[in-house]
Amino acid sequence: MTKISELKDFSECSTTYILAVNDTINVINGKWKAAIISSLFFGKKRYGEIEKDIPKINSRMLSKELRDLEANGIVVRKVYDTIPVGVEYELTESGHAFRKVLDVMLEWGLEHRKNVIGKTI
Amino acid sequence: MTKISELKDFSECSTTYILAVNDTINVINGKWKAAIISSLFFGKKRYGEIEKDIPKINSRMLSKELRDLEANGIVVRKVYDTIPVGVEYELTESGHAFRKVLDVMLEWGLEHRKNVIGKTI
DNA sequence: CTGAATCCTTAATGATACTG
DNA sequence: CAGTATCATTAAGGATTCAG
Repeated sequence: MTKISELKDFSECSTTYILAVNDTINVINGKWKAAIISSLFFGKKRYGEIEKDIPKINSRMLSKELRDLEANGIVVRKVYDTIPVGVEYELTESGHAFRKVLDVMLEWGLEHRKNVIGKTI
Repeated sequence: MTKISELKDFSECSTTYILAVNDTINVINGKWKAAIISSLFFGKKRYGEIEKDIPKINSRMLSKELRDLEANGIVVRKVYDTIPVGVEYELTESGHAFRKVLDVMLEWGLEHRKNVIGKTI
């Protein structure tokens, strides 16, 4: 099953469906993950570069979110034994594939924004 | 702009991009909204029917989430002046269009699950 | 049947200071 | 440079009770 339309009713929403959708939701939950992933679409980056991309994030949140994303197999962390130490973050294959999710979210968000503004103003 | 690949780097992530993606994230944030929307894909339902579809939700959360979804233009609430009062919830056009977001989330989630299991077991 | 009201617990985020 | 530690604040969620 790869589409909701393949189900007859909600009672058929199998564990698989719920688990897979929740996996995806958990990847982006929180205030910053979508921004961090988006930042890394444009190539591997160092901690400080991501921090500059997302000005209002603080270091505690950035390192926590990066750890989450690493644990979830979305980014990989590479440490270079230089002085001072250099660290680079890069998307995994799954991380890059997440682009299609964000693309659809963007498309739906734009359309929805148009609908709502059309109906409330 | 309707795709991330139309940007050269993250600094071009315009307000439009951020706002639209956040609109979408906010629609499903929280523990229950994806399930509620999915339940309504299969037609308009009454409060109690949704409650039965999602066994572990409690009434405070269900009515709160439904109010959120209504305020965001995802569902409409229709009251029938019967005794006892009947209420039906139904997806708006935007709500139905959200199917494509969930479809991509499902597809990515399944693929990701395969990747991660393949690499950790 | 469809919720609203209240209280409580836990999770998420923020601010600030500090370190190898 | 790339974080960690600590404390404070806010948001999310759960349990229970009650009402039109």
